[in-house]
Amino acid sequence: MSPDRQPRGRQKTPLSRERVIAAAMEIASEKGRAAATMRAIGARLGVEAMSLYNHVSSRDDLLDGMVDAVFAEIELPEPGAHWKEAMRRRAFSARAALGRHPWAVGLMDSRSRPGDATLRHHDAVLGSLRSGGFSIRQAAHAVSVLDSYIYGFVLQEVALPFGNAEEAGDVAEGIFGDLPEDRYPYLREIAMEHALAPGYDYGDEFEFGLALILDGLVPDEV
Amino acid sequence: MSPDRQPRGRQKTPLSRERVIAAAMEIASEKGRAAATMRAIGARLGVEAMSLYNHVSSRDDLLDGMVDAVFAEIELPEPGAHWKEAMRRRAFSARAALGRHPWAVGLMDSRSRPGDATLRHHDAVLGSLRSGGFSIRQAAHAVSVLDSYIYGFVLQEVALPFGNAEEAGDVAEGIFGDLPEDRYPYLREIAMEHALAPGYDYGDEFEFGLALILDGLVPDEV
DNA sequence: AGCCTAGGCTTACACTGTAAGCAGGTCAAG
DNA sequence: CTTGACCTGCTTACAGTGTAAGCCTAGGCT
Repeated sequence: MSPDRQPRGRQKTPLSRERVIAAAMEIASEKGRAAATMRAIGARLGVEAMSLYNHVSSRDDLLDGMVDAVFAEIELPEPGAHWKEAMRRRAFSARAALGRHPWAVGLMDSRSRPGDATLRHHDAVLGSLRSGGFSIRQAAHAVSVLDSYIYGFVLQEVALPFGNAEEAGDVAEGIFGDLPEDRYPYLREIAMEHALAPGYDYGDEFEFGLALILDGLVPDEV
Repeated sequence: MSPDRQPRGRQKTPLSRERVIAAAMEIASEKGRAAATMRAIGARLGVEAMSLYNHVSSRDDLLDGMVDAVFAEIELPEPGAHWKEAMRRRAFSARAALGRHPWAVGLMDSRSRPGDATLRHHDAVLGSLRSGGFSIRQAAHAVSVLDSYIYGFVLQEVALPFGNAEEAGDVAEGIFGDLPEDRYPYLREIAMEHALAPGYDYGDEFEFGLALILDGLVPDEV
């Protein structure tokens, strides 16, 4: 109606699939996955919700893109490296990437079409194992355990209803506070004498399980 | 308005938290997590959406209840059993329960307050390990690896965009179909020569990783 | 000059969770 | 028996969701 608004043309950096996905990731990181609505993403880009559909075919497509962007952040195993060291590094890198974008874990179970970064990632991991002497079958086994462990660990980490020791104390209080002493004795024990001890960080557990799994894996032909 | 409708009283089995949660679980299982809206749950129970709020304090509370109901289905370790066998059985039972309710995995990362069944479950698991000679610290390690593996495995299983071999073929076709032969060579290799081979079922991988982890765990005092 | 097209905008719709308030039934106390 | 305080379910209403359909305009083409 009013002619005094900004002319529409090309004078601002144009939208693109990448910019849309990046904006969505920012919002998800700042305010949670649920906050990344089409309208909110549009607002961040100074644009209406519907304009996003020129670059993303649906919200689902956008989510696919976000997950793929997270995979793109994971360090690929170096082709020459020993498989064990390569797997160790990639595990840490994956955990870090997923930790940086906690919303990604919850998205994974509903994504249907893997993106380019995701495929490249898995291909590189398989490549590292195959070059390290793993048979196809053993490589499949190895990928399955490792990925399960990594995703599951992050899933649990993200699901923890507290971020620091103080909050952990509050949560424990909330659970055990008004319960008879003899309910959940082992849970109580581990909370009081271990998890709530100063210096405890659940994240440190990652190392243990990873080492256990890596030591259990062996290529067939030695 | 019209007086000809059913009188409101106690003549039908009354609603209850359990019935609401059960109805929600049924709908989620049949039509997916997203289909379990308050209105749909109400409809299944022959009731309006708002009536559910007399038994559940919010949608979040309902989701908490659903997750807890899944945990309730997991077999608790028998007090007398050897820890290794107990952990093995519990792992299979957990995977089966989560497989029966695939929506549960995606819910776990956003639930904040564990329910009674969940707490009882974790307590029993810890108890089994402690009785088997694990120190507190080692028990914490063991639970962390095992749970990570189980949840992560199911997460991947659920995320697979196919349910049977035929669909798997379609998906592979969709990915590799219009791509140069040399893209993702290792992925291609494992798909063609392993995953698409007759008789392959990703679920079978579970056994391998579980055995690997269980063999890597050892109580401190032997 | 005229036209096409890409990328924005506007409007509209069906559907979500839930706040607020109402109505009929149950049950305990007077 | 009456009264009144719960319950429990119903109705209405609201803000917020994803997205289909169609419009408008600037830029680039012939």
